[in-house]
Amino acid sequence: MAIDRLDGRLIVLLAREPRIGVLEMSRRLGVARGTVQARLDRLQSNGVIRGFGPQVDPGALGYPVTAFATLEIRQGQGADVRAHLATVPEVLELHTTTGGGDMLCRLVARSNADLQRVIDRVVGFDGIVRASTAIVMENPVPLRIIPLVEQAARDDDHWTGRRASE
Amino acid sequence: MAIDRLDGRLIVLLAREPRIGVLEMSRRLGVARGTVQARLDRLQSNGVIRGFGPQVDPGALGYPVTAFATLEIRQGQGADVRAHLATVPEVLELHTTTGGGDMLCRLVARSNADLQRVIDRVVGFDGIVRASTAIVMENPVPLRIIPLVEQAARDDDHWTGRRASE
DNA sequence: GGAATCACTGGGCAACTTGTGCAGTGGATG
DNA sequence: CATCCACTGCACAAGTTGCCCAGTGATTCC
Repeated sequence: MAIDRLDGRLIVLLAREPRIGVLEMSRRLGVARGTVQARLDRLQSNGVIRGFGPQVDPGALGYPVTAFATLEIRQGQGADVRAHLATVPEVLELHTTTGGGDMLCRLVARSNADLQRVIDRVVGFDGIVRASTAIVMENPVPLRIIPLVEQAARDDDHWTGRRASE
Repeated sequence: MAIDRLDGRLIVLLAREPRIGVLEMSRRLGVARGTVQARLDRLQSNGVIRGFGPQVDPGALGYPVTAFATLEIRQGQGADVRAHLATVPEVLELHTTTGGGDMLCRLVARSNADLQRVIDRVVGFDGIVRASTAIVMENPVPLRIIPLVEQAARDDDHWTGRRASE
């Protein structure tokens, strides 16, 4: 479950230069190719690395506007609302949360005007009582994982000295 | 900027089976290898595809708790707060927004108790006036892009006529 | 009309990488 | 002490990549 330093370096390396192969990684990390291969397999099979899908920029696709919408759901309608939102392509992710709202979703749109259309489509569903939207202006910290990986690798070291078990 | 059907199919294929090579893609898509290579290059150089970094699951790293925090910032302290938050590994992303709060950030933590530590660290900074946190319980729609890509590819067709094969 | 441009095809070639297997080493475990 | 396991280092066949080229049809420019 936890990762050690080599795992951490591997992930960071992979994050920085995703297209390099196993052989090149082994050279950079100073370990045998088989080791890298085994580590990678393990990281993927225990779910630390989910995959290597292309990171697509919605802006470049023509959807430069991002917003977060907090939704309030009528009791017992949760499943229907989830199913509804899953059918809207502009809904990039959806969470159910504690606190004021019941759900939080990330939306994109072609323009601020288009955002209205998206929100109408999102909210135009019976189970949704209220929605409040926050439009994203800037994104000072884009979705990242490297600092966390480095911390996780350090922490593991702290406890065990090196290798990860499982 | 816009993508056509072949681009769309390429991205979807890549999203579903990220480890396949250019040659295999050309076979699946029924086009020449050089075409796939040229398309991929174009998609990357115009920013539609940002990269192929590994998708790391914070849960598997030992951070199973996700939360969203809405922050209210003291006027004129925005830059300082951004810099502060960027140093916290548990801050996975940060947006400045319109609406009630001034910023919205995604956090992870090792446990609900640990979340308190993270929030304290996030909020323990002078420019932050108030924070309200929503803990994620479920994630019915994980971050996705395929439906949007498919819509964008369809829309492009609508305007330009079908360039790509069936 | 005619020329130039462009995306795509299909082929070839050398260099490289991958998947796989295997023997050997050293540290940890019981 | 015997065992297990991660790791190394080597080897080989098969496959892939990067890069080249000539040819074709469609579109655009002069």
